[in-house]
Amino acid sequence: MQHFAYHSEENYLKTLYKLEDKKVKKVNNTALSKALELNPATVLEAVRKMSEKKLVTVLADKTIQLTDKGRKKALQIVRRHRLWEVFLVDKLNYKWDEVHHIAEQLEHIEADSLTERLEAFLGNPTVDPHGDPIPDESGKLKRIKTQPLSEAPWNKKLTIVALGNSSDEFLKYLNKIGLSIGATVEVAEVEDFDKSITILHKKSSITLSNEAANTLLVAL
Amino acid sequence: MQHFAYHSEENYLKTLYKLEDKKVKKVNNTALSKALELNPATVLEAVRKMSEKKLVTVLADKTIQLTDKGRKKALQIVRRHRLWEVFLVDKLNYKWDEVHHIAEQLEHIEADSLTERLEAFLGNPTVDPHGDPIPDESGKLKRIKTQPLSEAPWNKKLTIVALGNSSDEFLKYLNKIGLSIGATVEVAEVEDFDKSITILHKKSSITLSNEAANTLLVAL
DNA sequence: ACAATAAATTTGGTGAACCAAATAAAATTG
DNA sequence: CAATTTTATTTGGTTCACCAAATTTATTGT
Ligand SMILES: [Mn+2]
Ligand SMILES: [Mn+2]
Ligand SMILES: [Mn+2]
Ligand SMILES: [Mn+2]
Repeated sequence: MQHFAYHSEENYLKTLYKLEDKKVKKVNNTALSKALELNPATVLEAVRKMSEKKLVTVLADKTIQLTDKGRKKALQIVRRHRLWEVFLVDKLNYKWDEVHHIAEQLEHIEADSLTERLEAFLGNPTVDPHGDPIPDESGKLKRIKTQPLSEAPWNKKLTIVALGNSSDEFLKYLNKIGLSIGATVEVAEVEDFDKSITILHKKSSITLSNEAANTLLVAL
Repeated sequence: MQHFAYHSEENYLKTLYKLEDKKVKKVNNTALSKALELNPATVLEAVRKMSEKKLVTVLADKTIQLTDKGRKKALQIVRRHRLWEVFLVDKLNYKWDEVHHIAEQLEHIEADSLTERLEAFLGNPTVDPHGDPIPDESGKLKRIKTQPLSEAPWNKKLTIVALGNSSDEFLKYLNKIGLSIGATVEVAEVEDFDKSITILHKKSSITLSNEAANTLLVAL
């Protein structure tokens, strides 16, 4: 009996899913290695093993794709990750930019019943603290219809419901300027020169770069 | 960066602590190997490494002892284990005989703040679902004064506050006969022949072997 | 087409954590 | 105390997950 837990396969699958979700067209060994920050030789070996286990398929052009079986496993991990994030924020009062690395560990806890009980305990949340949808038990997830704030109509109440990316830096930036999931904002002005926009939020106005406005997703 | 987590050292320390707590006098390599269900060669190597790190001391007679540093680490794991057990039982409605193996995994999650926040969220419990005390942040634990039910006075209301051992079999047995931590019982009769005892619990009488009565600990 | 570049793959290592089997040392017992 | 048994230790493996440095096999730009 080993006293350490193998998490690597789960992380490979999760990363493949993330890339697929980001609509990266051709996920080859190089792309996957970079995403995982691992040596290509390491990843190649792992992909071979997962291929043996029918978790991924390697196409003729070397593209690595999740099989249905692999995607299901990946979504299981994503589900656990997001549910734990909800737990950490809602129950333990962590801030949304503090929970990711803890959830990275918690997502690997194996116990069939745990995820389901946790979900019920949390009141069956549908999205995590970053606005990302939580897959259901079978791995299905309902994508919320969103629109980048940069493309949203002017002078109209908008609700921030998700983020194009949940990087630490971006979360910290949002914390600083006082924006979070659920915030109501209104586009006041778009600067023609650099596409930066000025929004109204709680009676104060905030100017956002086009990049930031692109990454903030509002309900559609 | 490795995608798997090393838990082995924590498990060695925890097991050493458990043996120490059970007052096993001479914990040698054989004893530790048996407790961990690992090959003696494996354990010997691990003990050497922990000795290098000043977590354990190997006495002249080959007895393996925790150093203060080692015991502190061990108690940290015990603390996490017991707090997670409380979480699983109190918040996720697990039964007390279902939580151990899940807590075995959760106890290894590393995040300074997590344990403290969890403790606060649970309302600063002092004992786990099996009546075992939860060490505080610094590793101190207040032992509850207890007495085996087999030695308790007759015809007196007694409260079961802990168990001499929390093995799966014993917990399942207690579930079956309807006893748990917090139960109020009264010794009605002790059979001279085999020291089996008959107790009253919620208006029904239960007969327990001496072994069982020895393992049930009541408040003193 | 062909040289330059990039991607895939192979080869040879590493460290952590485990094991079985052999040997050495210590303790026990008749 | 000598024989037996137990315990400790050594030696030689294994698997997993990783890496660096070739090498081979595309791909691409001219
Ligand atoms: Mn996350
Ligand atoms: Mn998230
Ligand atoms: Mn336990
Ligand atoms: Mn316990």
